[in-house]
Amino acid sequence: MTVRTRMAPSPTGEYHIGHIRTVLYNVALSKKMGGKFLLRIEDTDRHRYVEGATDRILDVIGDYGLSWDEGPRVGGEFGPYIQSERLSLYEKYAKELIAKKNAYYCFCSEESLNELRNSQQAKGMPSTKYDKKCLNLSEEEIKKNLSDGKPYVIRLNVPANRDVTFHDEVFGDITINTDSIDDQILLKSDGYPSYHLAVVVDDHLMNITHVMRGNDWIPSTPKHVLLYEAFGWEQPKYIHLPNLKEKGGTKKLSKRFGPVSAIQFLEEGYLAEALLNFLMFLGWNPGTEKEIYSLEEFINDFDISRIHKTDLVAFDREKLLWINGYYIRQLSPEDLHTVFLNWANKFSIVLNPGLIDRNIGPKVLSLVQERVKKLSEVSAMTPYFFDNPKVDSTLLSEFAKEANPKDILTNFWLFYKNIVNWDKENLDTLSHDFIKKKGYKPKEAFMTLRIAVTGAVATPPLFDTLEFIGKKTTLLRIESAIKILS
RNA sequence: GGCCCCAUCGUCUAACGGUUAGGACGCCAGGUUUUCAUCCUGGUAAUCGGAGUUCGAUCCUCCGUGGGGUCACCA
Repeated sequence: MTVRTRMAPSPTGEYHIGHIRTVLYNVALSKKMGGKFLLRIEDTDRHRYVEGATDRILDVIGDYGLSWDEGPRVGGEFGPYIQSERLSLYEKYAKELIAKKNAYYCFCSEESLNELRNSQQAKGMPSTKYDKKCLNLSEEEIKKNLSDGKPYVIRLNVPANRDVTFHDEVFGDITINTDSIDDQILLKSDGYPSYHLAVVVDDHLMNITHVMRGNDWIPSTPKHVLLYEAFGWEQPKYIHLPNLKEKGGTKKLSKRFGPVSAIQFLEEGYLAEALLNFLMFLGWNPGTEKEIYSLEEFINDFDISRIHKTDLVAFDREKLLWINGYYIRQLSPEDLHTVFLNWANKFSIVLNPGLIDRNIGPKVLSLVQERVKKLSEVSAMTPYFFDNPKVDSTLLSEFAKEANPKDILTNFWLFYKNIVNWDKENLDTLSHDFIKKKGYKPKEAFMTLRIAVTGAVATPPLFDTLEFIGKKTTLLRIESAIKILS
């Protein structure tokens, strides 16, 4: 049997980072088993439908380095993969259920349903449920309503007081009594299917073998089980994943703490590989101490028996940042530069021309590489490589305690003016000899020089910086700094 | 509220009846260093509570407590 997994996004808004995690796991399971992963668009909610959302979702999945074997854009033999293009199918199956008495027409209006719900709540009933009123309609009444063009839905006829048990690969057997399940609407009055009908019909028709999704779906799984039974179809395996929560809290991810949508993380300058690596461990681990994983390695080691049996997993943004910094550090300067330019280009980030330059850019990046945790930090960390800094006079005097900062800078200027071989090794050696001769303490001399040239207290190594900036600019900046102190 | 699920350092987790309860992030200290960062070394810190079962419970059972999910013509 070929393993077939799927992810079924709804085009109702931006794709969430947690959805990427679920895609990742579905990809891993299918690839691990030599099977197929498919994407299906569940656009059955016309009210929440967002124009363009489908494309953005497909794009961002691709941006994360994930792909699908069947689905929109790539096709496949089980299409169409967009539910709004499969409407006649759902109607056909809904009517099949009516014929089998597993479903029935319901002509109740939304208003009357609301009233019912309200009165049930007022009576303090443990849960609100449809009262099956339309189940008792005679054939004649149904026919008349239908021919009158009265709006209707089709409901699942849930049997009373029956324990439905299904096996979850993570949680084990779960039993839910049908008394806690409402007569779910299968086909809406607009002719669109509800999720429950569509997912069962499509998963069956598309030969899905493993349904892997967030564990918030556990309570509705019995509805699906009932549908599979009614149709006489074989159940897929169920795998419910822990949901994501904000670290330190008990609630789901919130914009208050940072990005939540998949694209936002990319936009902030997290690398797709780092994000994926981080996501892998949100609900799974290999049981070893290895934790840097490529997608390929993940697929290789993935095993559903190692999915965490827990209901919530905290999204630790600090750890994400650490992993991202790690991935950035692993890149060669040239590769980092390519990644950096692609990022800036994709998100229309305005860059200093020097950063874009194929010769200069990688050099600058190599200097800040081990200091940067996100691509978005690069620009703020590198202005003095290209433009003369604004130097604060108080700061400039702060490190020179024993010697006069102005003297230090003047002497550096005089000394550097005559240096011919302007490379960092040479500068390093000569500068150390120089301050020794002058009797300056390294810290006060070099910090004063650093601030004079960069305006900043924290920078890449001083002589790397001077080499990059060049002799001429270095001397000019020292001159400017001396003027500030005058 | 009904139903379902979950519970190990601050966080993510390892352990599948017997370990000094391990690792990573964070934090702290030290080393490297002219700064920041990287890197290296070390440290801090956990089995929710109570009953059982067992020679022995993080692990099995029950109760409690806490947390989460779900109860739509949304998915």
